[in-house]
Amino acid sequence: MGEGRVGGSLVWFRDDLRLRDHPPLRAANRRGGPIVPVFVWPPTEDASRAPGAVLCWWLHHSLEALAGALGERGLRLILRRGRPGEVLRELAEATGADALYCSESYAPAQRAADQEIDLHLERAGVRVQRFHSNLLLDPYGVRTRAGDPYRVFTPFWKSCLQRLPPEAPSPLPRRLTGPRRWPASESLAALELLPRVERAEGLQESWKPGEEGGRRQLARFVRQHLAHYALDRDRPDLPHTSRLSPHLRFGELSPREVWHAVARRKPRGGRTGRRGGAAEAFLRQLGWREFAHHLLVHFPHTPEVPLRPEFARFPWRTAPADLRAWQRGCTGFPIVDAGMRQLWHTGWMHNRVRMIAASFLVKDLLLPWKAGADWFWETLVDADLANNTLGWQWTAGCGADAAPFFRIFNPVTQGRRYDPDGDYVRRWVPELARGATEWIHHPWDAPRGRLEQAGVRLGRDYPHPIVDHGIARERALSAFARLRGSTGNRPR
DNA sequence: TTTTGAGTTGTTCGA
DNA sequence: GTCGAACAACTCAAA
Repeated sequence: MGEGRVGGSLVWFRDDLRLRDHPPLRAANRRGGPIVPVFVWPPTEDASRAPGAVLCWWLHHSLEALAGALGERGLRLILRRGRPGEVLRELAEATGADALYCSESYAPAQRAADQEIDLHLERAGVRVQRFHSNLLLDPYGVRTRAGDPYRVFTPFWKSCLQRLPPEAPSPLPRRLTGPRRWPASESLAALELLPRVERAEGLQESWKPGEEGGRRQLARFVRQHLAHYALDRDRPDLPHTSRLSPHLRFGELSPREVWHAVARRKPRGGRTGRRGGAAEAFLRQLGWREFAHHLLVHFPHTPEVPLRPEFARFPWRTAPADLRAWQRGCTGFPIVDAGMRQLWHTGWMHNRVRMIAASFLVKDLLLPWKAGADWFWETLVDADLANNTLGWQWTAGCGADAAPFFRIFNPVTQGRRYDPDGDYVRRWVPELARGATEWIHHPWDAPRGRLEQAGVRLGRDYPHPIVDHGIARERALSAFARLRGSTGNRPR
């Protein structure tokens, strides 16, 4: 604590794998003294919450990129395996560091672990400082007048907007100083993140993990696609979504940085969409990300349990074969299957198709939303507990601001509306590639001869639909109606 | 405390 | 093909 020397700082990287606009790194750098950047790969305690293979693939490459970027500035990324509290304490002792800087986490299990880490380190004389690096606003700070957390998006976002825009992102630190002697580090290979994925080519073609990859994608989006965003973001056959989700998931981009890159871009004359234009539509999506984290923080049980308690009694089916057909993209509904196969091959699915596929699982198949959430968690390259939970509970109608129960997507109508030429289906369901556009979204209605000309025999080349949507819809409606009937509705 | 207005993303039916 | 209404009430947030 004396005036003479500043002790060293540990900068603990987790879901913030970047150097720009990185508050912990910035704080450590301001303080002066040597900086030791650390990444800790914890043992898996709960297999169901372990990151999926695709997430691990991304993490491997992102760590590689981060280590490279740090290396260019004379620092080393120290990789360790073990329980973070113990590893960090041991590293602090080994390097003489007396401060730890890191980002706040929001997943309930991690928050609990973080509290212990704080105690553990403070006892060892290490000061811990955390930052809300990966959100626009402190999720604990947004409250209704009554002091409660929000449960409805629109007022939540309105309240956020009063405190936005966020401050400008901080630039890349110019000088960084490391210790004279570096502590030992594991090799990246020793974390064994890679061998667990057997479809790396598809991923490699689709993504460039790391801060630079994220920045290039952000620039490309703003330059080429933002102008189309308001109108065409719902078209899975077109490339006008941002594809920033995995970069945000791993904190390779900060939401502040994304905000400013998008807001800077004034809509060019002429077509500014009726309601405020493309930038606003996109920033609103950042708002949903913000809202998801807000909900996770204030309702930490929601990854497991419906926010609306009556849904605990919902009569979900158990049907492993149907679940499997959905997972593999063999439901016989082309738009659903295309989405599920895109997910498997690239680790990503277009957002509109996520809604269609999710609605199909929950409402057409009456399978529990948690089963869908688990599959997305295992397969999505942008799997994020907050977003995944919000999305699935919204679809199932048991979450915040949830879709009304009678809103059941018709996979044929949705397919025709958002993939009007069938290009998306043709790309991901190649058995239908030679099919005519008029029945590409409902091949079971095609004349036998026409189907065979296109090389398709239902039940052999492509499955029969596993449910009749009309019947399934009625079944879902009555299940929801029974739930309502049994809850209340009693006269007061 | 009570009241009031509003609420991401749909579908179907009938005119 | 297009349009508007019905589908249900309920809960949230603010005045």
